[in-house]
Amino acid sequence: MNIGEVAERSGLPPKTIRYYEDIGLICPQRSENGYRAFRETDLHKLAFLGRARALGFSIEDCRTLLGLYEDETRESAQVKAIAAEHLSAIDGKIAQLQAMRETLSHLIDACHGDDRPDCPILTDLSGKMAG
Amino acid sequence: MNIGEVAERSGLPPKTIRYYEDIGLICPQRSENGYRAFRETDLHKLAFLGRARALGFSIEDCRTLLGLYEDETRESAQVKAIAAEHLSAIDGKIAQLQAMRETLSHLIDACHGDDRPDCPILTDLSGKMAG
DNA sequence: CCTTGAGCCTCCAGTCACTGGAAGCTTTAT
DNA sequence: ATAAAGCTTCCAGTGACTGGAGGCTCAAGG
Repeated sequence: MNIGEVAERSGLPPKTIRYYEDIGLICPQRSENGYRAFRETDLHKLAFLGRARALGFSIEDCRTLLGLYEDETRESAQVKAIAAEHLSAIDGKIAQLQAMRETLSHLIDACHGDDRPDCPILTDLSGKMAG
Repeated sequence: MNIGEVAERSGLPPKTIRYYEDIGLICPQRSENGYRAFRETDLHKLAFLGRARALGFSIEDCRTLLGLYEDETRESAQVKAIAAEHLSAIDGKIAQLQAMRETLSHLIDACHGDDRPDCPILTDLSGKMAG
């Protein structure tokens, strides 16, 4: 398989696939013409990576997960620990975004949004200590 | 004021303040010794930037907001539009993270997390089409 | 056989918003 | 006089790609 077909079947762009080879996540063989020659196992790994990335795992987590996937002596606790830590990072981000969302939506509600210059959003950002 | 005092009073690290000057968000004067000489207005701007960044606005949004803040002929609708667009971007991110969270927490619940190798998390990532 | 276009290759630079560190000058305290 | 702290500039790195230049290979059409 050439990179184009692998890109289509894995859903990852060719650029990303080359990048994953660069950083050592996959190691496709080469044809005589210098083209990458992907096997089914490479495709499988790339699909794995695509799904892990879609769940928000970092590249380094993906590397570890792929290693565990290929290690028959793994303990599921190792996998679960990585996933649990990632989940808690996600929860942290959600909380942070929701806090922003809260403040921001209050400010937006308070702003009349017309052609006059006075604006509670700017007033808040400028550090007023309002009553 | 030297940069250290401004850093303390604005809550921004000196590195960040220098960076903001680099990209033209602030323009402090200089003392004879080459040190940046901040005035109250610079501090005020930096605090504004700090709060806008804390709400997740991009640097370019911050630049625009600061411009509007200093423009007495602004229309509050301009500010509101920027904030509303940002709010909708935040909502998008929250939705994406919550979708990840959903999938991930199901997988974590399904994984026994002991010393045995079989793991539903890896099975899912490997692309099983389960029944 | 030649050409055209698609597909592949490598390498470099840019993204975003900083952050770390090196090398060197100035000020302050002892 | 000296040492420490604080300031300066400049360069490089972060994460995970992405865009583009310049050039090679391959398949199809005339």
